[in-house]
Amino acid sequence: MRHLKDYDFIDAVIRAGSIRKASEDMNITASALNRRINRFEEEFGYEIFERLPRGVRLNPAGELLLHHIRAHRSDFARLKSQVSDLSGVRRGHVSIACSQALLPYFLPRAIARYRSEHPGVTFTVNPRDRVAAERELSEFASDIALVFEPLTMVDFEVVFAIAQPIHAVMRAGHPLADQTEVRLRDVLRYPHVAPSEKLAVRALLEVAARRLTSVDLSPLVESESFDFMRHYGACEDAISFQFPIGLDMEQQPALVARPLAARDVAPGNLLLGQLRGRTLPVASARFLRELISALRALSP
Amino acid sequence: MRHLKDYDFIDAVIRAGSIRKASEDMNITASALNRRINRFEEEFGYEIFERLPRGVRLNPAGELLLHHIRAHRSDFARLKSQVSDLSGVRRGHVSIACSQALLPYFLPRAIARYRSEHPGVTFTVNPRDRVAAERELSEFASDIALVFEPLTMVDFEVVFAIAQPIHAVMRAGHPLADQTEVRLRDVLRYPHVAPSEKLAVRALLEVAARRLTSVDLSPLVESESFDFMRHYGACEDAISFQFPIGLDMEQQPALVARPLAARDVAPGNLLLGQLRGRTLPVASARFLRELISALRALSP
DNA sequence: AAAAGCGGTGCGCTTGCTGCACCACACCCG
DNA sequence: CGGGTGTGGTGCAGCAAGCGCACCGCTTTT
Repeated sequence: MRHLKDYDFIDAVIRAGSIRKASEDMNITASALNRRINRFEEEFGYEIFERLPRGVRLNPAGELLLHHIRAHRSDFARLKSQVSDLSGVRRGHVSIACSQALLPYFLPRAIARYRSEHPGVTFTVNPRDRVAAERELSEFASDIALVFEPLTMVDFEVVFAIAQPIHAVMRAGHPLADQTEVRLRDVLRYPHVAPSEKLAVRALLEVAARRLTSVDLSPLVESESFDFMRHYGACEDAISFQFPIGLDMEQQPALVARPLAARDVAPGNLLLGQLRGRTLPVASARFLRELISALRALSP
Repeated sequence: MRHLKDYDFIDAVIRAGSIRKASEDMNITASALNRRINRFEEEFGYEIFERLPRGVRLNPAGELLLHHIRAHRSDFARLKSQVSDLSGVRRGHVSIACSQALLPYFLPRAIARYRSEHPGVTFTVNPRDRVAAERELSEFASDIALVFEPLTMVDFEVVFAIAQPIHAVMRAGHPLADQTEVRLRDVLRYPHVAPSEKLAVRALLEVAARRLTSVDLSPLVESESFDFMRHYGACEDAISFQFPIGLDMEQQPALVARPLAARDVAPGNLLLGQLRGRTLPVASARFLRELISALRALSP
């Protein structure tokens, strides 16, 4: 859109960090871009960039403007999706930031089910840790977040919440496999792998393990990737940990998953959320409702 | 701002109802304006106007666009106010739609107190009935509404609420003046004046009077203006009705105000609100907080 | 001291927007 | 029924805004 050109150019300069670099990205001369920036600042009434020897950087006023630009772009996209919606087209794009546990089963199935009814809607799904997911929401880079135990919650508006007890995953013949639920101290006596610190499973395990005296959380292998840890379980007889929404045990007859006793380890809270106060595009809003009913079907 | 020109032109066409009339308002040729509109529709991908023999009218897509334009303009004003705020200027404008009862004492005092600390902030205060106030919020024509008993509440986000029992205002020597509270049936036996149907006081009185059998609500004089009714009380010995926030009895020693018994007439709810989900400009947001504390000081 | 990178500027040139005149059409009213 | 008046739309010529090019002054790097 023509009238958003200034916003686009400003955004490009912010990303590139210098007018000259941005001018190459936008296929325009540095001088022309420079003049557009200067003219905008003049009309706006305030400088938005600090001029540095090696480029430009946003000043506080520019930070506010940047947020306005992002919000307006998202608003405009929502407007177009609303308009195409009332002409019956059912198009749109939904971008989701989620915890890893949602990647293998839950989200693919939910999205496929939704797309079977609305083939015009496209999706972006990115695994993000709790901090990154919240940041993406506030930068309008993602419409929806579905993460375990988000931290700050200032811009995160919870739409639906569901508790998920951590499960210990082991081979079917493991000594603990015949119990319906397992105690943390028993599990930690066996070789185990664990996710890295920034993941919610690890944080919950750490809190719980600190209450134990006889045993420690001492993983053989640490990883940010649950995918990797699942495959590692096939190579060495070690217990791994995962939320049940990330498991589909029928597909893996050689493994069993047993919940950790609730009195040992607090369950993880899976929170579905969006940017506080934001009105989502129609496609995203509708898919959000689908997610809520899918999650509600999971909870007892 | 240059990049908002298209929005301004579109808004002008909407207001004028025809491209030619709008072109005069905007000091541009009709042909140029026509081309701008056509170009915008082409880039936007959808028509936004219905072409009629006597002019143009918005289609549903245009209605959505109009709301986007209004929202964006308000957002941009908020951005500028935030920016000037961080450069320490403390400027801004606050527009308020309110019930009449707030006009004589409450709002003038609150605004004067606020302006004594922030002289750069200007105000618009307009009396509006409940329906009009809600409409102004959703059209971004007012930032804040302070009204009794709003009706639909779909776009009205309540920020603070306070109950106000209706008071009967009479001359000091009136037969009912020695009671601490008065019964509705007693009041209605005396000559009385009442506001017109669209005002909250009247609506509450009607509901209460319908429960009575012996007496009726039969005002000698009806008016939309409480100001008029107050002055009328000086000419004829009649009882009038008003919320206490609109009264300052110390200034009128010849009159007394007595609350109607709560078991006879439900108190009016004075609701302070804004457009649902909207982020107000800094000046408005700050004044809103002042209003909340002023109202809280009133409530027992 | 030279080179490289940065933002800013003067100057022709092209592109795109404007204004004018005019068209086709619908409605109103005598 | 037929002209008058209003509407949105269009072809064309002129003009202003924005562009690319070359260059400047500055700081940092080498």
